[in-house]
Amino acid sequence: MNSKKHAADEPLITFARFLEARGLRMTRDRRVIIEQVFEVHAHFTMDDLFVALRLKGERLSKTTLYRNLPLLVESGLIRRVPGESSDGRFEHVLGHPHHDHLICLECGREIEFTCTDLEAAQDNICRRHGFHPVWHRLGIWGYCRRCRSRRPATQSAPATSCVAASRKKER
Amino acid sequence: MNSKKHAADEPLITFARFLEARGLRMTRDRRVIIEQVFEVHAHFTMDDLFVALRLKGERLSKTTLYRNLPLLVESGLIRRVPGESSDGRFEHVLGHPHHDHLICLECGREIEFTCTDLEAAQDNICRRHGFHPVWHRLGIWGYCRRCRSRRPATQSAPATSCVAASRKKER
DNA sequence: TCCTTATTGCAACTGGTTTCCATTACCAAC
DNA sequence: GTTGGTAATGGAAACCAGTTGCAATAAGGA
Repeated sequence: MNSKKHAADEPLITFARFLEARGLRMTRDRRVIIEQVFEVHAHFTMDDLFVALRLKGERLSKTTLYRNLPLLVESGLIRRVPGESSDGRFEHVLGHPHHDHLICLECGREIEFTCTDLEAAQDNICRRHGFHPVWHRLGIWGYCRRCRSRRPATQSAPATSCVAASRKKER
Repeated sequence: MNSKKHAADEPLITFARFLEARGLRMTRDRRVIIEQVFEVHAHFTMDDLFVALRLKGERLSKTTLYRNLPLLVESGLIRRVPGESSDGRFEHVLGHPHHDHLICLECGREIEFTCTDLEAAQDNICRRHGFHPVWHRLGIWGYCRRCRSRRPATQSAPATSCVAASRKKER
């Protein structure tokens, strides 16, 4: 068990350092949390994490998660996912360098992408405003190829219907 | 009272149409809500709105607000303000057609902008993915000119410190 | 090993939001 | 103007994610 190399090894060290600097302790529970967080390459909620840990047989309480995730955020290992209706969602930072999303209003699928043109345009804007960007998030809502071919009518949905349609997604 | 021209006249008509299309009714309460929402050109919370109405002597219940604001969102007249920690905030849309945001992690100020290069790049991506975009949202978090000049250290803040700084803003 | 202090789990609590249900208002047909 | 069907409303209760208090436990330096 100790011999297996985990994706969590690096974050573990980072976090240990962070804790030490604040006079906090690296506990078993914290190790377990980090392992889980870095094992999964996806957004997660407090509850997702809780359930995943339970399924593994770990019995940490939710309180412990609620107390420790903010520390992980502070340490820079994870971040809250900003944006409408992604409240309470987290993602880890390491090995998840950057991505934006296309979100289908019909099937809910999220397509990740990156685009250098986009980044360039953003840099321009920031420069123009004397703004030092640290992190950004772009979401484009619409209809994916699959859904469009199934239901061509949605191809030219007006803006208002978009707002209405997106409602479905509010948790 | 009837003769006074309100900024809310146009949204009122839009909303009336929206309601009609769904077999819903334009009530006194709904009129009052719209008037208030379009009188104030700023983000507001459910509670802000409630208090403002009470101060005016209107006695709608919170329940009514909680039931009607989602309708206003659906109708496209207002929207939820996206972004970390602006959960539960709304803004009206009219005269506010499209904008993305630069959000300062230090002072919380939001700078609105639009950029055609950005839109073009987005269109490209969508085309590449066979995705029909309907609506998008971009937020860039970082440090604004004002805060940077006050505290030059943040100019090249690493990702971790940025996340840490943003924590302060969690209500 | 001991001792101090951080950490944890449970349960109680909080604040924002939603639901339930009885009452009231709207509005179209008579 | 009256009536009847249906939507809208208010207040209280329920709900839920997240937080806090407190007693028991565990970490880790002396």
